Amino acid sequence: MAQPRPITTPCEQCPLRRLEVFRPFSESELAFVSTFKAGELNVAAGHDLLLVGNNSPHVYTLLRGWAFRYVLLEDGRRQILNFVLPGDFLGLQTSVFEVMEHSVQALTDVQLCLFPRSRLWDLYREQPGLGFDVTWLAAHEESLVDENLASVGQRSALERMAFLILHIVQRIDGLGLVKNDVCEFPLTQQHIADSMGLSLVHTNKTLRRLVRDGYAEIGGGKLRILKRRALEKLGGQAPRPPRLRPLI
Amino acid sequence: MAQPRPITTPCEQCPLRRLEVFRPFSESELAFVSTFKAGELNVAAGHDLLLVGNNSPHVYTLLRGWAFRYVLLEDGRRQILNFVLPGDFLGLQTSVFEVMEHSVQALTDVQLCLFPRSRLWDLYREQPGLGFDVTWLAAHEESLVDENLASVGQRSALERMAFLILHIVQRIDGLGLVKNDVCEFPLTQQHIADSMGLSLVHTNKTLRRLVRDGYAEIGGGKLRILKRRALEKLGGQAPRPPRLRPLI
DNA sequence: CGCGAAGTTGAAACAGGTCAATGCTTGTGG
DNA sequence: CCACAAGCATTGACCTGTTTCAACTTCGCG
Repeated sequence: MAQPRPITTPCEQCPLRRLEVFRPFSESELAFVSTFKAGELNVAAGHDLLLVGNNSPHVYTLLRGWAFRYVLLEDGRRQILNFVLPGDFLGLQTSVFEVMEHSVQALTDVQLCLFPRSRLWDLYREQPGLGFDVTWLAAHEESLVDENLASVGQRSALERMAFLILHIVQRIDGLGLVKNDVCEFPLTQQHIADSMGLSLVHTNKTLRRLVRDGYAEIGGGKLRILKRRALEKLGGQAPRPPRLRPLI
Repeated sequence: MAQPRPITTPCEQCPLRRLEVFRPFSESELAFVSTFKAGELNVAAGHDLLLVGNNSPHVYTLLRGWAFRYVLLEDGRRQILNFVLPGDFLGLQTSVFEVMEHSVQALTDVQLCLFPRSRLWDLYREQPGLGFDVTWLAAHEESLVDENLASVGQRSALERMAFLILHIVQRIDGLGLVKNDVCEFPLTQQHIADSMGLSLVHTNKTLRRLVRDGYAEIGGGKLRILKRRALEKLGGQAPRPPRLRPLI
C-alpha cells in the first residue's frame, strides 16, 4: 500500500516548479529544498496518507494525484474539509500540534515528496523566506476551508455544487490541467456529498439537475464546464486569477 | 470608532502572557515582540477591524474582548468563520495574500496590539522561533475552522449548538475566564445563527430547547454549563486540555 | 416614555434526508 | 466466456428538520 522510494524526481527537475503559478526560487532556496527532500512516497487511491491522532515523522508536498483532508465524527459521518492538489503541503499539523487533527486520504494514486519533520526547524532558521512560505501555505489552506465553510453554511445544494465545480476547476487550471474547459474529475458522488454536507441521494439529484440544465457535464472521471457565466452566478465565485504561490 | 493610542500595556507586563496557556518566551523573543509592537487600537463593538479586499499596514493580536471573522455572500448572507479571542493573531492574510479574504468585526469593545506588517520579515529573519509561532497560529486558526466546518456540514441544529457552546467554553477556559462553569457570552442569536449556518428563528427554537432540557443557561451576556457530560455527547466534543500556545 | 434591537412563538411551505429498489460497470474466479 | 460480487450511479416515494412569514414581547437606553 505505502512504499517509500528513492528519489525519481529531483527538485531541480520538478515538473511542478516549471509552472508559472509557482514563484521562482533562488539558488539557495532550491538547494535547501533539494537537501530537505528525503524521498518520495507512492500511495494507492483510497488509502490514508495521514491519520488523525497520529504523528508522522514527515511532512509532504503532493507531487501528483489528488487527495482530500477529512474528519470523522464519532458515529462515522465524514466531513471532507478540502481537496488536496499537486503543490499543496501536507502534515504541517504534526509539526505544529504534535498530532494530526484530521486525516488525509488519497483520492487517486498519488506521489508525494517527503521531508523530515526534524529539519523543519532548520528551514525556519536557515531560510526565513521559506519559513514565511510555510506560513503562506498554512494561510492558503485556511482560506480554502473558509470558502468551503461559507458555502456549506449559507448556500443551497445547487449553489454549493456550482461553487465546488468552479472552485476545483479554478485550482486545476492554475496547474495547467484544464484544456477547453475540460479537466480530470476523480471524485465520486460520495466525496462530493461529504464535502458539501449533503446526503448522497440529494447530491445525485442535484448533480443530475445541474447536468440536465446544461451547466456542466460530468462522467468518466472528467468534468466539462459548459455555462461558466451561469455557474459563477449560481456559485457566487468571482473568477480569480491564480495567485503566485510558493512550492516547497 | 477606531482610535490609535499610545501603548498602555507594555509586552513585559502583558496580562495575557502570565497565563499558563501561553508558552514562556525567552528574553530575546520578548524583547523582539516588545519593539515589534507599534501601538494599541481600541475599537467599539459592532465595528469592523479588518475589511475584505482591504490591505492593512498592520497585523494584530487581540488583547481584550471578542471579535469574529466572517464573509458576506453577494446577496448579504453572512457566514461567521470563527470567533476571535484574546491572544489570537489577526490580519495575517494581508501580509500573505496582499488583501483580506474575510472581514473581522468587534463583537464587544476590543483592544488590540498593533504590529507593522513591514517588520514581519524581520521577525522571520531575526527570530525563526517566532516565525514558526506565526505558522502555529495560522495552523491553529485553520483547525478551528476545520472543526466548525465539520459541525456545520454534518451535525443537526441541536448538536451544532452543543458543539459551539462547549467549544467556546473550552477556549475561554484556557484564558482562565470560566468560573464555576459560567463565562461571558456576548453573542446574539444572530451571531450564533450565522456561525452555524442556521436561520435565526430555528436557532432561537433550538436554543430554547437546549435550555428547557437543562443543558445550559444563557442570558444577560452569560453562559452557564449545566450538563457538561450530556453536552459533550451531543456535540461530540472530547474535552481537551488547552494546548500550550505562542503569544505574539 | 418611546424607540430600536434582540428574543419568542406559531403556522405553513419546502429543501433536503431517509428508505428502498434498480441498473450499470468493472474486476475476479470458475 | 459466463456468473457473480462489489462499488457506484439513478430514481421514486415518503418523511422531517429547517426555513420563511408574521406577529408579539421584552429589554436597554436616550
